[in-house]
Amino acid sequence: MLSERRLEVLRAIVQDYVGTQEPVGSKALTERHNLQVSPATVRNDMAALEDEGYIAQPHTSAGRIPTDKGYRLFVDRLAGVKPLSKPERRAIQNFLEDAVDLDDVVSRTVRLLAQLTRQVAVVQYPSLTRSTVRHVELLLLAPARLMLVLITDTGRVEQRMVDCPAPISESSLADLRARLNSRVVGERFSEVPRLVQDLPESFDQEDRGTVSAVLATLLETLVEETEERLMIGGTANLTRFVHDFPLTIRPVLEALEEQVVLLKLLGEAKDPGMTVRIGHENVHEGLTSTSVVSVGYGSGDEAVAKLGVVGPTRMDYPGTMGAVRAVARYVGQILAES
Amino acid sequence: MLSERRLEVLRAIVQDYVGTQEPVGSKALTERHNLQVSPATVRNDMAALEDEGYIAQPHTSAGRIPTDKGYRLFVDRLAGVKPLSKPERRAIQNFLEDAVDLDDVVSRTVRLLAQLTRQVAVVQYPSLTRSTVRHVELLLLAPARLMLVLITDTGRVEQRMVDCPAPISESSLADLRARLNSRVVGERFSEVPRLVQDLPESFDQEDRGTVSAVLATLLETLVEETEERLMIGGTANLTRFVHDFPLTIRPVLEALEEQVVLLKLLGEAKDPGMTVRIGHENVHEGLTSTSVVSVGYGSGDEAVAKLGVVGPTRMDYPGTMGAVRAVARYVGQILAES
DNA sequence: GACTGGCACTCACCGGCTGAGAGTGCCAGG
DNA sequence: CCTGGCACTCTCAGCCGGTGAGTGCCAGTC
Repeated sequence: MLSERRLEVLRAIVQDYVGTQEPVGSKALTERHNLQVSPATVRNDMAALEDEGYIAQPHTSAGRIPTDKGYRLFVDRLAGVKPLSKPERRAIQNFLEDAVDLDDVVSRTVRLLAQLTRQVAVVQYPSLTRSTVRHVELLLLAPARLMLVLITDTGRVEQRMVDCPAPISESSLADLRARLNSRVVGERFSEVPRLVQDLPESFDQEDRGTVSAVLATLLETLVEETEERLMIGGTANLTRFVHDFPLTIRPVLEALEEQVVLLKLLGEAKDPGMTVRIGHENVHEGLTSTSVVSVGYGSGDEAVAKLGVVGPTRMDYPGTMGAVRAVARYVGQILAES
Repeated sequence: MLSERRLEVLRAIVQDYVGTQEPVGSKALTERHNLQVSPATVRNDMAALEDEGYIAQPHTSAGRIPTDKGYRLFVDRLAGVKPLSKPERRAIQNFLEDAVDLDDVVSRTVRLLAQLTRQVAVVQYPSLTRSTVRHVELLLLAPARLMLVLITDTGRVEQRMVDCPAPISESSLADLRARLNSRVVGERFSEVPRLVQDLPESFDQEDRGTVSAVLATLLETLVEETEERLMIGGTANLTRFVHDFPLTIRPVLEALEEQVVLLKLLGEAKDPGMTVRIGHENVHEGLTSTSVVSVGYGSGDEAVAKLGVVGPTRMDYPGTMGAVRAVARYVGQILAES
């Protein structure tokens, strides 16, 4: 078990290293933080912390830097979440309130997060798995070709073309539209297949093929849209580290371009509350020198999607966590209002 | 006026420099290209080319590298467009054909361009200024709240909420929907304001406010959507140059994050055919060490939007131009089919 | 007049060397 | 258990000299 003072030393190391980006030595530590002990004592503590794997030396006779394990301990036990200042929170709220539609909300959120944390921001679009149907619209574009428009309660709109096996009349279509909506509006996506199952049977023989085609497309859209989308921003912030790690930036940029990777990244964080994944805790090998801070957000109590920040392991965890949490909270509010 | 051989020397310098990324000297030139003259002669030619500002030396007694002016001459007079191979073209076509909707077309195009050119790709969404209305849908979400959905001939769908001054009946709404569509379907956006101008007058007093609100939102959407969107990809390719220009990459990434900058960038290229802007020809200061190759594309004869590639000035111009042109052509085909 | 070979000159680059400084581990004493 | 002292290690920056690629210029040749 680590003594209180050793934990204090670890905290001091993390704070100094995050601030200066340079290995921190025993002398500097005692000077900057009032530890009330001599450098020699700190050296002993450091040796112990190193034995336990919390810190490491880049080279013999250089200062120490925290390891992933050290950051983990710091985040779990030594650091809180630094709340944002009032003006900051007001600014967030104002900025998000001006959004005109869902795309705009997401894009503003990304820019906000990137700016606040000075890191790369990732925001997942509100997920549809828990969403409900607000409306399904069917439009006749040609005698045997129609467009299906799905509108969700989160404000998302998806459209698909449907080629009909046989022409359908405007009146039959109106009938289908009405019956379809009366069954699925307000229902969760997962319920829809069951609810529309027997719908084709209630139509005339000639329209039955078209009805089936429409339903097939609808179900397909529901499934496809459950595969979520996301938006990223602030990649320019990566260049702040280009001098230290010219070779790590490339795999990170590559990983960020792969939506699949990012979705998995956010998805892995099971806790709906805030999750911090540090360095090698990230499975993707391009991201082993980065940390990911993510949190769920939603319009009501339930989290409908996640957002987060990707940065170097040596980041300001309390500040970043504060910003991420605050932004998630306000986005949730905005979504609930609209 | 430059002699034939001097042009040949310039071409050789550009080709070698693009290949090796290193200043090229007179001896190496005569060896790699069979110029049939001695290094000394080439040196004289180089001195002349340098006087004219086509090439420069990074330091005294190093090889020469092309200047922006040199690249310009190369592109204008010395290099053609290198057509893609048949397998490459087939691959492009196949890859694009699998796209399911407009978003997918654009995203596939970006990935394709980035991969082919190994540079940063930028694709503008098909512009709406020349687009026509395919359908306008109105959905009653609450007694005094409805959703307007606009569908364009390029397959784009935009939705807006409309708050009505007074409740409107389902039948009045159907009436409005029918009359609105009969007027605007198939018409260009720019025509719409004129065509719907007198529509409110033909409605009952009680619905007139709502009709006006709907029309206002529609016109607003048309204007807003003329401000175009775009998608970028392949930013990881920027890191290929991080070793040479660690400080230029940051402003480039920043510029790429600003949609406005990129839109201006593409918009500045007036020629609907291929445009190449080299180094300082780009006004934006973050991009003065990059070149932009862009071209218009469209579903028919008219260009409805642009796409292009951003890379270092020392890029393989013939290859890049070939890839950009080919991709634009195939995207146009795909859009025309759907 | 255009091309060529030769020659002196200029730098950038690389490797080795050195001194300074920061930091460590260890030990003996309080 | 803490502290001061001491010897040791290792990085880093700066310096130096040799090497090599490349240049400009000039005199000579076709």
